[in-house]
Amino acid sequence: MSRLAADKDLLIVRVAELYYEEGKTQDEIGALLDLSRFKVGRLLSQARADGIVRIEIVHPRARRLGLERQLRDRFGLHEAVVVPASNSADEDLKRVAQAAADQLTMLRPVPRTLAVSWGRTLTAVASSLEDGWARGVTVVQMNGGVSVNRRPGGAAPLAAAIAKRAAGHAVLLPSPAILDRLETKRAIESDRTIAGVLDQAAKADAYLFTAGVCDESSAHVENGYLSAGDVDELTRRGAVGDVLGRYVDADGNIVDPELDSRTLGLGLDQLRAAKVAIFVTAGQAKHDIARTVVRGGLCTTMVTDEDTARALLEEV
Amino acid sequence: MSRLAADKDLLIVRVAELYYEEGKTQDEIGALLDLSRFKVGRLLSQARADGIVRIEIVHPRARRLGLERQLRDRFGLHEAVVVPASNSADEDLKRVAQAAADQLTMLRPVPRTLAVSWGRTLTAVASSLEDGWARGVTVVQMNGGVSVNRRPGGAAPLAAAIAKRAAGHAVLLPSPAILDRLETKRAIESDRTIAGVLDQAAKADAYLFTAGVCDESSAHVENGYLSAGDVDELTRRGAVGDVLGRYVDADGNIVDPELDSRTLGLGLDQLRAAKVAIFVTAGQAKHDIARTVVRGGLCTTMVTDEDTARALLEEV
DNA sequence: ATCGAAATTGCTCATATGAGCAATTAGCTG
DNA sequence: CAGCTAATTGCTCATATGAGCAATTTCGAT
Repeated sequence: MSRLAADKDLLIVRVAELYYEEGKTQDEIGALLDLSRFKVGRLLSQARADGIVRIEIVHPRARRLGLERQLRDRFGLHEAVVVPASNSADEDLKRVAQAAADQLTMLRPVPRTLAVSWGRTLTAVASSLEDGWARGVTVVQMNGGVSVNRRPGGAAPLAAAIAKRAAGHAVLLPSPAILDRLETKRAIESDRTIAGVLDQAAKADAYLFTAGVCDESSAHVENGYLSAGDVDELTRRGAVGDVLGRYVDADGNIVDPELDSRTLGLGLDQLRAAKVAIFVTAGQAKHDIARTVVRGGLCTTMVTDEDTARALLEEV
Repeated sequence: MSRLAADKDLLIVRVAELYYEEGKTQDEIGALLDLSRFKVGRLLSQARADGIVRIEIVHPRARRLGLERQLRDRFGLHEAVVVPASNSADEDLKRVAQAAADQLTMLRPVPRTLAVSWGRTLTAVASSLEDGWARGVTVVQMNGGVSVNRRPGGAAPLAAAIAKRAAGHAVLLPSPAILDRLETKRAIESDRTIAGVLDQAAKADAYLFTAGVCDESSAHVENGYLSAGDVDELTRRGAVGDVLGRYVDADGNIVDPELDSRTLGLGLDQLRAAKVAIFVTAGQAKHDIARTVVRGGLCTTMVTDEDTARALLEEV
């Protein structure tokens, strides 16, 4: 045994320091510490395996490929994109948005029609897209959301921005997200213009969407479609969030069918059936709804941050 | 140029991900990205050089060998020990203390007589020493410090603890750190017992000491030797801290000769002359006095934390 | 104390990588 | 556009490292 061997971990630390910080070869380290180079090599492997040596890729555009593979395997996703955790929620969102923009830009074949939902997350994606990310894409709004309040994240400006940067055009859904009365929703839905847009959305080549949280910070509350009391009631019924305005519980079941019937836009079955459905999410508030989306097969591609990926993978 | 080359850094990130996270060879990566393996190798070197790939040794007993070498080179130290930054000041102190304990334990030849100062930092070192760290070491107190208040960090218990763990014995200096009157200090200093201890300390084989800050948290204030007003005055005179109770400015000059004359214990010249003088320090509050110590040649070995090392090396 | 199984070690040979060099390419200046 | 310099690239050859295997050592049970 070597002279230094008071403690195995301490030996591993010393070996790792000589190799990674001093740049010495395994042979040189062996000579210094009275060990064979094979033993030194094994100690280094162990240092990496035990996390004593940590090799990290530090860059805003970096990905976490290991987590991506685990997400694909665990949830049967066609593709997963995970970006490294940063020091703030805002930076996490920016990185996720940039990664989603990258995914859209690299999508092959290029979609001729792209259906989009709306919210702050997708607004960030739109901001990250470069001009010319594609050419001639028709961007169709797939759920209601005329902006009642003047806040960022409105559906119409978002779809328009994405379309503009692809030298395409936007097809808007001029309807509120949720109607007060079922009759009104049915009337709007039957209008030839609205029906045409929904039909176009249903036939889109690809879908880009995010999910909403079920609390006061919800875009629906911000935009006046729901009150704080409404979302409290939805939470009581087990809702973990919404997809395309459809409030669902952890198992993906609609928690309030009556409310759902008054909600205008594509249904979740249409996402399930899609060949390309890109789900973009960031932040801990959306962990629950994110889990529901990937478990429920509502997306083919997920773009998210490291903490969300770890949270989804943690569960037995 | 490769198909992916929209951005050089992005290429570097992708290459680094495939190599370090996917475990692919440089040949394999070259084939995937339409690059030569030599180009891949260069990109990886650049990734490490630019900090995009960060290789870190994460362990409480880890050292920062690069910083150690720089400290030795810059300040002419015989030895420097730097431990990685942790998440808290307490943990930093524990790591520095453990490293100092390691240094003492590995010191060759084993000192027959070890002179020690006192304070919270050395108390932590004493706590980190293992029983049997050496055999038969005489631990001599080298500056006054009978505990007036009952607080951890007292000189006598500290020397005793270090001695006990070395199956040795302690030689205490039964005197206050600072006397009220010069006559009293001279009388105590002349006492044969006290003179004998000081003489033994002066002839010690090795010295272990820390430095004190010049503010209200000073051990001298805590122990009642100085008032808060006293240290304010010392600060006004340019003091950055104390070594063995000797308050000095950034250049190592005694700021209050009168106070100094009433201070009992070895002088700084004796540290300067020592063959082995181990200086232990942690925390930002001591950066200034730490700089004075290493610049002034008051130690041969420095044991400190990463942030202190970087601060000392930062200055032109 | 013995025996068997598991763990560890040192080795051979193949693979992976880097240093230094010559050739090529890119960029700048006149 | 030409010429020169700097930067970059691909290569050879040597070095560094890892996989798989046989031998050795360690450990636990009887």
